[in-house]
Amino acid sequence: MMNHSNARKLSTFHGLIFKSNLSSSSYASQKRFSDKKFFNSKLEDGGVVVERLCRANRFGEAIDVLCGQKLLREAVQLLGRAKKPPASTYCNLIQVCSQTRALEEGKKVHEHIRASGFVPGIVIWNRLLGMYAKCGSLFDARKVFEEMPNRDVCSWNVMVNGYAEVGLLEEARKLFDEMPERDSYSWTAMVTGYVKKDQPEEALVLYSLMQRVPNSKPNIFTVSSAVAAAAGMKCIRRGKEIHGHIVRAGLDSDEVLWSSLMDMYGKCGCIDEARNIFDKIIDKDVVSWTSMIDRYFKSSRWREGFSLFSELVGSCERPNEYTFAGVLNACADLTTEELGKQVHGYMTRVGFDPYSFASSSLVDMYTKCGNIESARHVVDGCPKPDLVSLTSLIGGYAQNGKPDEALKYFDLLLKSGMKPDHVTFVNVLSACTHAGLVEKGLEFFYSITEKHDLTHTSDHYTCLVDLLARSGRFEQLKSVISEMPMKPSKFLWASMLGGCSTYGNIDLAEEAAQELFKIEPENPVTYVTMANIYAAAGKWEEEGKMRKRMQEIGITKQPGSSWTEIKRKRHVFIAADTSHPMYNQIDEFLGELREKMKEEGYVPATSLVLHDVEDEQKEENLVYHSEKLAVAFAILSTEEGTAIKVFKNLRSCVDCHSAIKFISKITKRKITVRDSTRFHCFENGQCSCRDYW
DNA sequence: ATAGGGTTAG
Repeated sequence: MMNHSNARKLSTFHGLIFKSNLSSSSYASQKRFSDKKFFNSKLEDGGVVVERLCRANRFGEAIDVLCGQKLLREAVQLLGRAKKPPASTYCNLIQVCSQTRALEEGKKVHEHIRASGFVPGIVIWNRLLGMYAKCGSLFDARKVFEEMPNRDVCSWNVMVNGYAEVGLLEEARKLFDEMPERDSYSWTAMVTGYVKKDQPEEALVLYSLMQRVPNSKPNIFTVSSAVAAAAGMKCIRRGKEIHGHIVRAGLDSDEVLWSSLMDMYGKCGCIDEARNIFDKIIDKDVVSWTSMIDRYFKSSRWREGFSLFSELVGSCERPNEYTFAGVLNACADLTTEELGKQVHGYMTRVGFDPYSFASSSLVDMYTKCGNIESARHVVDGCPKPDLVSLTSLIGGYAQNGKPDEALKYFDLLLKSGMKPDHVTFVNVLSACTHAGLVEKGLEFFYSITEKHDLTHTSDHYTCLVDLLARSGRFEQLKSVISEMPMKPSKFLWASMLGGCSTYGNIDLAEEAAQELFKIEPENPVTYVTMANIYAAAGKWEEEGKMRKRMQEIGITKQPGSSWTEIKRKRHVFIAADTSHPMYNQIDEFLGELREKMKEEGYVPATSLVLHDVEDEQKEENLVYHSEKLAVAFAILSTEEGTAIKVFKNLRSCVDCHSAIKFISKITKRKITVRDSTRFHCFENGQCSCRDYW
């Protein structure tokens, strides 16, 4: 989540990105090359050749032609008519099966080899092994490995690598220890396996070990994995050490290796070091660009990230789905919809793969920016929206308090044969919570284990507690907590505290707060919420104690900040902050609004402010809450009737919520406010949350 | 004629 200081640093990078000319047609036409027409015309020419070869009983060569065109199924069909194809034909066939991960076809080829009485040499055996390993069928690979007449180092390597690749590290290690001789490849396979399985320490132990063994000098692949291991440990010391090996061994002329070094420095938080390496790479490819851009974003250096993306767009390298995903995620984090839309436009012009990650990032960007219609549009326009896109959209509808829409897309997800995962259920449950559909929510909660073959996660329990707490079902909530199979998380206690605050349940609130004080004593939200609960109940003494305790520990309430985007510029407001250039106008406008609101029946919720201040002063404090400032500013800065959007870092307060309802009616504006938990859509004096949040 | 490394969400 974005905080206000990040928001401040931003403001005017929009526009700078797409200034450069978009000469993107080459990329689009390149894409179109792979379409059906092109493919079919190739088949026609080849088809004539294949037909002729078949008529001459030259099936082996016909199969080779089909293999060349990756027409695997046809090739395997022909194999049935070829009695004794040459070894090279088998070799080609297995290769294509391997490349396209076609296990079914691969098995047919293997069967044919067995039936024809052909005696494979070691190379064919190894390729068969490799084919099964590539297809992830280690069971079949192992069978081949056991029955082959002799094995060379490559056979062992393929097995070790195969096991390591699918994460069966113990099995890989057993073979690795057993094998008669090990070369660089064997060591690399193990090192890489450990890195992939998130065991960087093990990886580096092996890496050090191999350097003392003859015949196993690290090569670019090994060091590249070692660098990734250091990155995974975020250990700059080891990283620099390996960087040293690389330079000393003269391996530092490989572009991919540069790129992994850059990634390592970036992940260790040395962004400037990473940039240095990036600048030294002569042939930068998309991966190095994307990696650098993303590093900037991950360390909140938004401006530098966007400006590098802009440079990429202007260069001759083309961004790919990874790049788009990264940039869109940044737009989503910053809730900068205008910029996100520009990126979307650019993607459409250069042609992006609608089946890729980029699609789901688009959905997420629009959802987080509060434009659920556009998010839906992306999903509806996608030939086959994936699980992440649908889950994102469901979450969006949940946050907008639209359970019907959320559940509609959940149905769609099930009907298209996808398996929902635990995140999907978090969003489905949240849809029920935000709409107060308690029974339905409970039903979904139980269906997770009973119907969908998943286990309940800590997140699911948090959702359940949220569902029950927001609807005031505290008895049921207590029994859920006492019976749940894992330790309640801080999020669960925070949900419970939130519900207690709504219903003024002081006893349970204290219980939740006790737990939170243990887990995260430094979080001001707990103290403030407790103080507010006491204040609302008129328990001034307890309230004072709570505030004093905060002072003693030395923590302060996180300042509320709200922001809004006007004409591609972000304006950030902090409570009672008068530094905005239009502050006087905003103040005056809020004054006018307040009079009109009172005529319509608005009563300031003064109990929310410190009790030792006079009533009039309390009212003053409320007026300058950041979201009121942002709303007033947005109205002043846009044409009459324009819908406005405001984002807030904390949960919306009761007074602002009620005030904005009046403001929407008086000014005839549609006002969307996204607080830390959901979207509130105000129109004509009503809020989409129906005061349930 | 046989294996392998770097960037990606909800």
